[in-house]
Amino acid sequence: MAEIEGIAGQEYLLDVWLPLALPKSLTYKYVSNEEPLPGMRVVVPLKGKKLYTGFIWKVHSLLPTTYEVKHLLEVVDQSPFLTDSRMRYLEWMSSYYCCTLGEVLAAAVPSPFRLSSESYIQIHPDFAWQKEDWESEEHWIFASLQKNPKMPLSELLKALGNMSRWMKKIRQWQVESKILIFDELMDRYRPRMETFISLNPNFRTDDALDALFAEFTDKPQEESLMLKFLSKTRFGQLGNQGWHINKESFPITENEKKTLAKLTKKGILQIEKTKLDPYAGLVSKEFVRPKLSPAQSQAILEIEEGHEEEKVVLLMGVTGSGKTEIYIHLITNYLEQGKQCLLMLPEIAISVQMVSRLKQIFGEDLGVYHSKATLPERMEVWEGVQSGKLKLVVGVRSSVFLPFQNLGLLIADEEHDSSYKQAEPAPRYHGRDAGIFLAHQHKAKVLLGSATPSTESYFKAKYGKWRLVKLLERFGGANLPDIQYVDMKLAERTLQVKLDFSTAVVDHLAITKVAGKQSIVFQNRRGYAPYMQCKDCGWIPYCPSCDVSLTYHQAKRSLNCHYCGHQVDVPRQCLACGSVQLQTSGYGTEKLEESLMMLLPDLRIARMDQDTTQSRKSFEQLLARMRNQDLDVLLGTQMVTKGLDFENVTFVAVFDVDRVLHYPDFRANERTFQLLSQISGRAGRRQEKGLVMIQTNKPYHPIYAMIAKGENILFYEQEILHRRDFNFPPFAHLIKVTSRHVKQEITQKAIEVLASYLRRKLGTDMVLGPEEPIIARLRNQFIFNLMLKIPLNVSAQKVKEILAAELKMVQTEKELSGVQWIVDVDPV
DNA sequence: AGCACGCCGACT
DNA sequence: GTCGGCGTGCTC
Repeated sequence: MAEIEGIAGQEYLLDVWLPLALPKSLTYKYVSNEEPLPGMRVVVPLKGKKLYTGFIWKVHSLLPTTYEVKHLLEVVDQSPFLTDSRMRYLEWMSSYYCCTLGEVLAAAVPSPFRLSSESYIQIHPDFAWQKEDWESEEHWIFASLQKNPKMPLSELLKALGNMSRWMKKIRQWQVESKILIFDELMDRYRPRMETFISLNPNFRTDDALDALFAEFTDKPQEESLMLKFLSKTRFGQLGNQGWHINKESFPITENEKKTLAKLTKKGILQIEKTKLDPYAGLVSKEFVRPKLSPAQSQAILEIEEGHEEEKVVLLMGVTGSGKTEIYIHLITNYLEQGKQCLLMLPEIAISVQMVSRLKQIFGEDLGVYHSKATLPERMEVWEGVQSGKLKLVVGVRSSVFLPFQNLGLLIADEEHDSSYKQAEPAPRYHGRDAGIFLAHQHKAKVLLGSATPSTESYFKAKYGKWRLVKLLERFGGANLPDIQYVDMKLAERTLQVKLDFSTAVVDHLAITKVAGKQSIVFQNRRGYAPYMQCKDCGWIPYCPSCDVSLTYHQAKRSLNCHYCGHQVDVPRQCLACGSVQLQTSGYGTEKLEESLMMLLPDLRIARMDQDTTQSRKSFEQLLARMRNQDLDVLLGTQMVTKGLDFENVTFVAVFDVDRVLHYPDFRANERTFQLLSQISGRAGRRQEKGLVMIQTNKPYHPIYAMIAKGENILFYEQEILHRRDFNFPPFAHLIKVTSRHVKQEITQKAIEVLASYLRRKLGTDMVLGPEEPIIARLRNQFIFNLMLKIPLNVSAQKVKEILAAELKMVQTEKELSGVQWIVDVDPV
């Protein structure tokens, strides 16, 4: 290309993936003497407008004929940013979870590594621009830069046309320090810097120093500061410390500051800023391993045995059996071998309790990676992991994207927890499963832990290729709690109900308080009441954009949609008939709090749910009040069941569990079992025997008996039989396909067409539905679901390919082209 | 993801 | 008659 002045070399064609939901890679050309490599980042123009950071996936020489190929602007990296194995990992994720590579890249690469939105250009402050130096166009550029000190680079390039040519020029000016290019992101993310004061190398000899001090005769302040500097560095008591000192450890007065400025101006002392390396001082050291019970030691032996056989190990340890000690023990082993470890937890479990416990042991060797961390905090962990200096990360599901160098051990604690599965946006990946793939790539060992594993994991560990290790004894011989079911129908008949609490529960809350102990009350529904209803005509306020009733919030005096966030004031009268007889119906945590305060006015009661824990601080305050026994009853949603460990709690009440059990889903049994087991685990740690009371209308459901008797294994064995009878996981793979559109008929038609195409290709057995979900409209969009149930003897990958092809077919139909599709592999 | 192009309501 | 709503389609 002759028009590109000053560039010689070979022309390369590059297939580039952008971190966007584009259906395919885009091809750009690049002329250079240096061969670009897959995995390097590039800056590319898109639609002649924006600049994006893309990732080279393939380098070739096939010139596309159907469109004009653009030049990319620059290759960012000297060596690949993505290693070959990371590229294979991301490819696996996109194909396994049926999404584009762009979507995976968007999730996998933190924004500071991407030149996102805008880069700005300005004249370098040290460059004295003189207009005579330049030909006309360049003059124009510098004149406009002088007028606008914060010019978006893309805007400038757009105005100039011929982006590649000018980009080269601009890069050249950048190298020559004539201009500065800075990124908007630098405002959001600035690496932590360290400032050093150092002596100019020219003075680092005895002769030079003597000469220097000779000049200080009439400048006593400069002399004394220099002496102070030298006594803290080269000639300090602490031995040879070199010629520089961290500004932090060189405190000076206001006066000395001025003197320092003079000395630096003279070029005697120099001020240098360097990026702080928080992991610089980390060296492998010995950690103190926690003391283990015989059962724990035995479990470790079995885990190591499983790992030697290259198996994924599932550690099934009841609450309080001390899984954490086992994790710490194993992690310590790997750290001492210089390997990296990842301990994954569900978001909620990364509470202060867990992290501070681990911090005590691993200190600075521990990096914490979770969604509430700031970008600099996350970047610090990222860079620590990439440099290999950081050896241990505790993180949520997204930590499977960290660039591990030599992962030795991956632990997924609470492996059954559904928050490991990303729902929105794509990639809809499972942290545990992605973690297993990642670990296999690194030839690292995998340990899954749970008191109540998913049925799939239990099955694989007991009957499949994995290894099952059981730890069913509570640490320190703590007792399992008594579990009692309160038959609410019977209680009502015998007038043993007050404000929908059974008197048994109310009495026990009072008794527990008298005994100096604490209680937890669980209700899986926030707000005051799930809906309002007109007493006269039966009208119920609904969300205008979703197919759900609005939840009444007493404190806010509002009706809220828990799906889209819509909020309105409580109507004074029925909007259908005008009656003022509007009643609330059902029970949320807010109403229960009110009821309990009425029933037990002497007890200190607090509520813990999304509404009372908006900030991290309020969450921690509630925890602290509970721990300081400043509370008698903690009432809340799921939040009170996970990751919280209060020693003084001996009584737990479950307000209503029937709704969980009767949820129409093949996992309803499992979820109920897990929920109640988790809740039971909250009662009676240590020597105290706890009591759990569960209010239900159906106390005779077989699963309740199993939970009460602690028959965990029996539960799983029976659940496996159910799953086998109905061909649910682990006996099949599931893929959920959702269509979404503003018009109900189009939504339905689209999914019916897809279903018919799929049945034609896959037969009728694998395709279930389509079916309208319970909540048929969300945020003004109608929804339909289709489930693919793939038997184990059929290749799920093949089915995914067929699904993708048939979806494409549906999308080509004009009427249905506007339908949005969501493919969820292994839905939870 | 953005962003431009393209057809139907309340305004000078 | 126009300005602008966001539905739809494309990006190398």
